Amino acid sequence: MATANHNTGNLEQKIIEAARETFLNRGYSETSMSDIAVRAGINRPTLHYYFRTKERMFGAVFGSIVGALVPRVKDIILRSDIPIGKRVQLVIDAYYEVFKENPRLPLFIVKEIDRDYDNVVRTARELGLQTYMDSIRKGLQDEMDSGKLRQVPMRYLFMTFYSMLIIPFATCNLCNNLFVAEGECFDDMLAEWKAYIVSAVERTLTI
Amino acid sequence: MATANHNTGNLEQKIIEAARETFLNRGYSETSMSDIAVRAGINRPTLHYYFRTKERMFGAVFGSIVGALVPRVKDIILRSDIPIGKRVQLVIDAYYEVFKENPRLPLFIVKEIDRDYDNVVRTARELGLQTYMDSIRKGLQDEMDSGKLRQVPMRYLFMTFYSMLIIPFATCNLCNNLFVAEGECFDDMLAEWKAYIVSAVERTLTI
DNA sequence: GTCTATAACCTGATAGAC
DNA sequence: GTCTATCAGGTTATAGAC
Repeated sequence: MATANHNTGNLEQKIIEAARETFLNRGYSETSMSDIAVRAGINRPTLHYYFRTKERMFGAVFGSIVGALVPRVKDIILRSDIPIGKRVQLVIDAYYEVFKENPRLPLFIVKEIDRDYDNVVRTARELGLQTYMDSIRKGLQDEMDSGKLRQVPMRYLFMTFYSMLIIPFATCNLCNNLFVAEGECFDDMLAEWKAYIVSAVERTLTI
Repeated sequence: MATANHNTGNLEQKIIEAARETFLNRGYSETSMSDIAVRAGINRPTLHYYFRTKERMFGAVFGSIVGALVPRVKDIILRSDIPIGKRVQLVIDAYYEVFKENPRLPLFIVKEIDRDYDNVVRTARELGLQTYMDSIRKGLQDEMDSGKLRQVPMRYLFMTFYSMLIIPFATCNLCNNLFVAEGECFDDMLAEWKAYIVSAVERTLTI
């Protein structure tokens, strides 16, 4: 049994968790080391003991924040037994699940792409995102070549998909205010919108 | 003729211009009063003389930043002699023109919607944005009711349109890296994408 | 109206006691 | 390994000379 004072690795995990939540909710620039320290229930110097600088601290958690997305989506995309159309729908479901747990994740990523794009690229490489993208690309291209799907430039398919997926979450204040009807809540609208994305992508791919 | 030392209103305009550009390019949180002072060629205290706080300074220029969008779009939307489908296309052209001059404007607005939504609402009210939205909404609804256009929920039309319009600009680093082919530049891709948006919206409205 | 000087505070980061 | 004390530098903001 460990002594009460020394919680080796335990506190580090606590700090990481506090940093993860604070950075995710406020973004890098709006987060101070004090914010994280308060959330972790310790003081700033201890933070610097574990992660020397703010930038290192951020680096330590950024991967795990973005990484929350990957496993769920990965499992679906690699299921080549499922037709690609159905897979696209399942991918949206997976993203939606994660974003409902972490509604601020989409805006967080968009801001980071702007703030420190090199780190985003590095993280994407570590997570092996290229593999998944290639897999989707290949799956779609095969069905396009065999005539099952309409020939659509791959990049515009991706851009359409991610545009429609991200914007309602990234601008939820505005969307909630402008586009949620009376007697309806934001989640109701989001659910309808999900179906709309699927139908839009399907229409693009089949007509 | 005014004396050389006293440039009443002149310096204020210079400060506003410096603030406009700095806030637009770096966002609120990443901009300091020093940054603006340097850009305006004066020192900080003078900034505070004209606009007591950073928040007030921002408020003074936010309207003019967003307002750059309104007049061009407004003129098009109110042209009820032009069929709404054509008007949508012209609106995209207008947005594109502004965004090519100010590529960081879309992300700036998205970030502000998150940071201080109340100010966004206030500004939108001052600019009379409701009028333009209602005008578009009415124009579309008329043509839907008369059978010229397919019945599509208005909100999803707006969300599709703005999603596809904003994301390539807001994530230009990523899009440039992932989606620009060899021997092509970002602007080439953007131009193709514009045509794609128009066709996507048309397809949504006519099939 | 614009400057110098400075207040009051917060930031990230380090040294050193325990 | 975690704390107190402290640093240098940057932040917004104000007081007061000119």
